[in-house]
Amino acid sequence: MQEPTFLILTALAAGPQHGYGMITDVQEISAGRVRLRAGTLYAALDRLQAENLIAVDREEIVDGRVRRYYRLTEEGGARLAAEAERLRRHAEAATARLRARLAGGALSSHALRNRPLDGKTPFRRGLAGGAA
Amino acid sequence: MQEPTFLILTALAAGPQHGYGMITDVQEISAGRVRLRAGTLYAALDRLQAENLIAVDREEIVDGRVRRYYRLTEEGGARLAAEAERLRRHAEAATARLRARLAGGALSSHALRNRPLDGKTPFRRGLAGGAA
DNA sequence: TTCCCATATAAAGATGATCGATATATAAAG
DNA sequence: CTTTATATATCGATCATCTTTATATGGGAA
Repeated sequence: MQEPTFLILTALAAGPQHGYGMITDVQEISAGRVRLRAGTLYAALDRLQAENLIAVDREEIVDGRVRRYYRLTEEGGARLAAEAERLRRHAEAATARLRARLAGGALSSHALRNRPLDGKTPFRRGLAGGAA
Repeated sequence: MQEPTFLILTALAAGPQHGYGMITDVQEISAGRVRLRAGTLYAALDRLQAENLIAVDREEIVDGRVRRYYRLTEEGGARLAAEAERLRRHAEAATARLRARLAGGALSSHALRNRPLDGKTPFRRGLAGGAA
């Protein structure tokens, strides 16, 4: 599941919301980092509905326009929980490795014996050794 | 950044590795949940190299074949750290909202007044109210 | 020999995101 | 009154990335 999709489900986890509200909500959730576009949102809503992760909660007419509220389905809630847990684990794995790296741990095995190239080496893919 | 890309960087955070090794490493990191395909991996390696997030560390010839080791660049390490933090926050936001939801908090405002539709309601997009 | 494993590459197809444009009702500004 | 802004939903083209599938190769196993 990609980020926008995840954030849409997260927005709905707080209770039913309509499209425009989600756009602003997602911006808050992500501390302003993710700006959901209308095109992205409504396409995603269709997809999520087809996957039965969200459903139309109700519709209101405001100023003559439809305002459609969506909500998480049970399946959607479960899915979001699973995704959140997956993200948490991935983030944890990455930070653990980064910490070990800074502590010099990751460099103990071979990296210390073989100094890294400095990126200046000219390099043609597929023609490395010319072996055989 | 998508999941496979993130996991590739995470694999490299533990020290330089070659393609095939990353495939198995990613499987471990994700507890068997993510199986990186060769096509995904090598395309991603090219991309990440072009973005200067990884670099070729060295090459070895094993059994007549090239075994190319990649490593994280400094930029790549910083990027991975930033991404991990982003994931952590997103996961946190989602679980917080899910918790509030289970506690009934999210349902207090309008959802209790307006019972959700049960999904059986026939629904034609764009023809909702017919207002105006 | 034939098959599998480790390893790298390439190309086609699918999915989902982005960007940009369109539409409409109300309200505010000129 | 006309223009512009705001809130809201929809559509289409394009792009980025992932998946699937196929190909190549050397060594070891059946």
